[in-house]
Amino acid sequence: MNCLDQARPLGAHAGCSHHVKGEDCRLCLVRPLSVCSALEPDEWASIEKISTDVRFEERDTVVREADDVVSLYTITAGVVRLVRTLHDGRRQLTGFALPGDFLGLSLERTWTFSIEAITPVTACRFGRASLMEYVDQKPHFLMRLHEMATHELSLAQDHMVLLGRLTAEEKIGAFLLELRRRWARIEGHASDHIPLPMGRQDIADYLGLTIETVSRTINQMQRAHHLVIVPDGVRLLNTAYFEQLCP
Amino acid sequence: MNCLDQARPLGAHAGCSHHVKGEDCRLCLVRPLSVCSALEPDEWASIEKISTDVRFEERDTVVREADDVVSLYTITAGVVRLVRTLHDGRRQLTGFALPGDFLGLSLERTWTFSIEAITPVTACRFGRASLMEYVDQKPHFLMRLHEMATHELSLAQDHMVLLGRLTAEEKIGAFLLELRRRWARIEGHASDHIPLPMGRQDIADYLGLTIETVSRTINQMQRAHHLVIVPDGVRLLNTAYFEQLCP
DNA sequence: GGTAAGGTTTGATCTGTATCAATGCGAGTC
DNA sequence: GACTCGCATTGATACAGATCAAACCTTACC
Repeated sequence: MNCLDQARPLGAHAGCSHHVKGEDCRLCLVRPLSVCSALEPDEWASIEKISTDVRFEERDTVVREADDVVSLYTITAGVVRLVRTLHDGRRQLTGFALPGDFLGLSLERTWTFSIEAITPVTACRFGRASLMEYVDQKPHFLMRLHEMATHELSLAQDHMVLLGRLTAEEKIGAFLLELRRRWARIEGHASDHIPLPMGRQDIADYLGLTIETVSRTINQMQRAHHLVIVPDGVRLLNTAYFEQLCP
Repeated sequence: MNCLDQARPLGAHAGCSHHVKGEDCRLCLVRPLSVCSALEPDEWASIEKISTDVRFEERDTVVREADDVVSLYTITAGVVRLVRTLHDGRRQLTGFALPGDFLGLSLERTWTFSIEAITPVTACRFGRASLMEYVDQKPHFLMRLHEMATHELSLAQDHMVLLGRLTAEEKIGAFLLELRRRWARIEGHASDHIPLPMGRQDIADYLGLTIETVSRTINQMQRAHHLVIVPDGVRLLNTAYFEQLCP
């Protein structure tokens, strides 16, 4: 039985996830981008054995900060946000995870951030214990995890520079170029059309700004003909402007 | 021959490093804190074979951003700063490395930040190629590297919250508590006396502030009797104040 | 079509931190 | 002791971005 066949209430409640029949790794569209790129074709069956496909609806919470890590995920479609919240409600997004991204690199016992679906999401779920066992048997898989973790670390350092030292205009510019690069990797070709599935508040919480400043800055860029705002995101008109803004 | 025995000019030139005779891993003071804590006593000889002790003077540059990674380091004494610089001179420190900290977690080809000695520093140096080989032979050593990398990632996310969402006062408070915790781990016991070997400008570049704001904030805390400024750092007087500032 | 709800944009004003400009102070040197 | 050099501190002022407040879409639903 496949839950996808059923009608489901919109805005499903937090934490809801639905198993779908384990998909065939041979057909996986994000494999080359994902942690599984470390595996040879003859290893696909072994990883398939410890994975399940799951689905989350828009606004679902996938995991909550401080929860025990039960499962780890590779996003196969859709976008999630990684959220840290302060006691008084201030939020900082530490990132957005796109198709191919792995959640749970740390192999630690508890989550240090919440994961919330921004769009409908499908993901490949691994039990923590089975994956730990798998890692023990396959050092090259651990090496791939480590490579992904240190790449994340390098991106985190980029983001520290952004948060600590860039102006609002530079932050927005760097954000758009980052997303363009990431979508290009996923789609296999660059495009000046940049989908922005996240809302303005999420962009603000990612860049350390307020929603008003994000809105004003993007609209100023539109008035200056550097980009146009389209229903699902933006389209860059003047790439040179963005590239000299964030050299 | 041991370079340490020789008189050396102060403020040695950038990049200068001096081999000292390979020290005995059995005597290593930072081993329990370092990547080597993953090794059993019978493995100490094998890691000693691929390591050399080196020394850097205050203000030496250990590695430069974008340089090829030739060696990796464990700090055994002293403090270094990790620096990212923008084309126009704006700086963001992504961290300070203290005794026990490992530099070069990523195993990538080039450095993504500069490393500069803040105090005289001794470090244990590993050739990149030999360490890669070592890692291939010892999966538990790779696991330890990965554990350290993901711990760094979690700290980087903490720092993103600090940079994006905390006020100047909260940033200084969080910084002092972070250093207190790290010195406590190194010294084996907590103390309200917090050495600050880095200058005000380094603190500012770490916290995304200016030197004036750092100075003003620390002096305001002194006037409010939350701490006293001592020659080599600060002493916390009112721990409760700091703890409720950064809950 | 009406209207409610959630997000976005725009305007007016405020403020925390940056910037600009001295001054202070300790360590090293002549 | 006097001078210099490299920070650190302090004060006056400016401004980028926050805050407060309202208007303006969309989309969904009756």
